[in-house]
Amino acid sequence: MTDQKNNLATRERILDAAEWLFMENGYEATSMRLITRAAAVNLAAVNYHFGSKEALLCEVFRRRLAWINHERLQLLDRLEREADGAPLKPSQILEAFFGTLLRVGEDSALGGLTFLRLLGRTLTEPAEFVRSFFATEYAPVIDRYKQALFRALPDVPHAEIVWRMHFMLGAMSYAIAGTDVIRVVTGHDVSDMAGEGGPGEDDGPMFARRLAQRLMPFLLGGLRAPLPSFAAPPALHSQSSSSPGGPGSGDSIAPSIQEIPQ
Amino acid sequence: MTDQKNNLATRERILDAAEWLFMENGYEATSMRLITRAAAVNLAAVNYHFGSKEALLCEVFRRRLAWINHERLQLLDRLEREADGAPLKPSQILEAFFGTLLRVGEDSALGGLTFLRLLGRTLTEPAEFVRSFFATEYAPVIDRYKQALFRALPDVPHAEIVWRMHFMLGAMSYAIAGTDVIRVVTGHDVSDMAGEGGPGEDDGPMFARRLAQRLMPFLLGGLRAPLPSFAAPPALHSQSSSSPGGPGSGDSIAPSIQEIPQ
DNA sequence: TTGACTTTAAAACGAACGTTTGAAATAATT
DNA sequence: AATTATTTCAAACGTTCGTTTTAAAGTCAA
Repeated sequence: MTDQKNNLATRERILDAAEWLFMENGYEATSMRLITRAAAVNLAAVNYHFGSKEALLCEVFRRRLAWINHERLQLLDRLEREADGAPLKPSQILEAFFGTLLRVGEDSALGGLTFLRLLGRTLTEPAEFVRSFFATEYAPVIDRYKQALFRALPDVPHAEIVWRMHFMLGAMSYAIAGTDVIRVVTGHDVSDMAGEGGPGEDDGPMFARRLAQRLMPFLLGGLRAPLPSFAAPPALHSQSSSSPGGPGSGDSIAPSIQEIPQ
Repeated sequence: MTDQKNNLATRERILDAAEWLFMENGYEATSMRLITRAAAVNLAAVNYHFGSKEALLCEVFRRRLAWINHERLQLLDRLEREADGAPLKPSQILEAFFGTLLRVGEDSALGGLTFLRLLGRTLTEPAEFVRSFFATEYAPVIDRYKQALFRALPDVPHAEIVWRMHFMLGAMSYAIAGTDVIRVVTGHDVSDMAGEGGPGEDDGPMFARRLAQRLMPFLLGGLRAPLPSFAAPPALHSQSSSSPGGPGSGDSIAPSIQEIPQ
């Protein structure tokens, strides 16, 4: 029988080591020998316990996502039960979906920042087995939340909501992945930041907490933004758009948005 | 002397093939033999013309980013000249930065969707040489736009602006990368979309055009969203937040945001 | 303790990797 | 035409890859 005394420790040690190394180097650049050496197990252990390197990656994600997505569904269930038929508020839906994930970053028992970063980076992985894995793993959750947003925003075209879900997923994944592009954004002169805690400051649970506090208003603002006007290439505007030789393209967006800084 | 008659064709053929294959498979999963076979050149040609596989990837990006970032700086220069000392509108800044990039997706001579997707996927690449390359390549542009946003939003803390720049970059990169996670979001039932052009519909320049029209309002909405309240864990609220056993964490965001669907 | 499993271990498998080599072919210069 | 420089080519370099194999060690029920 599998998963007994020490075997479980072996499996978990492999998963932990793989989780960290996949996050640090990416899937392709992480070798089996690197993983098994970090986990202090034999090279053949991965193939024995998981079957292949691909299956290992999937198990690394399944271990965390099972709880996360179950929690997401359960939370939405409860919210809708409490709402008693009325549509939910968009902020409640976003909080349930993104808040659940971001809370993982605060708890190292759930994977912590390591898993969050791994997730953010792997979501853009082109490998076919990765994409189909995420597709089936996320399908029911995404669908439930999509329906909830449709009900919450009855006047917004469904296609528009789907697009914005995609944008929100992207903002979160990217923020979570926390590559060093952010170091570029932050800039080398910390003088601007005045110690207020810009991105990439610490790695603890506080980072995830602060990230959630900053990200959620941004996502809500994006979700509730005015719809784009799809009028035919409108009367020319003041500003620029001097694309190399391209047709006037960009400025069909601005008109419908009034400028209210902050 | 380098870059003469046919040699230039060889270099360009390699760059084109690499651009597409890196986009399709990722950097690590794309071998030199795959690239040179697709470019119909000898295996040694890459090392002869570029020095190494890493240098090839950098050149693939430099070829496109040089124009893009130059255009971005020039556009901002002109906007500020026309504004005559007054701070720019956020929408102008975003249009200059993101619009320039998205216009690349409409023009196959500038790389088209292939380059956009490659860029989006590579920005989360963990490899050190990739990150430092992007850091130095993007540094001056990001800094100029950062300063412009500081002036455009004088009442918003600088740290908050930097965070939101990061979120906007993420939303764009992810949307651009266009992995199949979007297929999950869209769902298998196209009935919801009513033919209105949901994500992942076509691959032509129209895709980039439509993406820009949808993305820009989202980004502006996120950038101008109400600031998060950093008050100490506030008086408890109505809703949920039943984290597994965790401390009350998530709901310090919602209070400051009024619910105005759409 | 015997016997049937399960897990670890060391070694090797063939394949594919990025890169280098040195000679042949091509182009440019004198 | 002779000579120099540049580019292409086939072949091989040594390494590392994911996986398999075969045997030893460990575990547990009878």
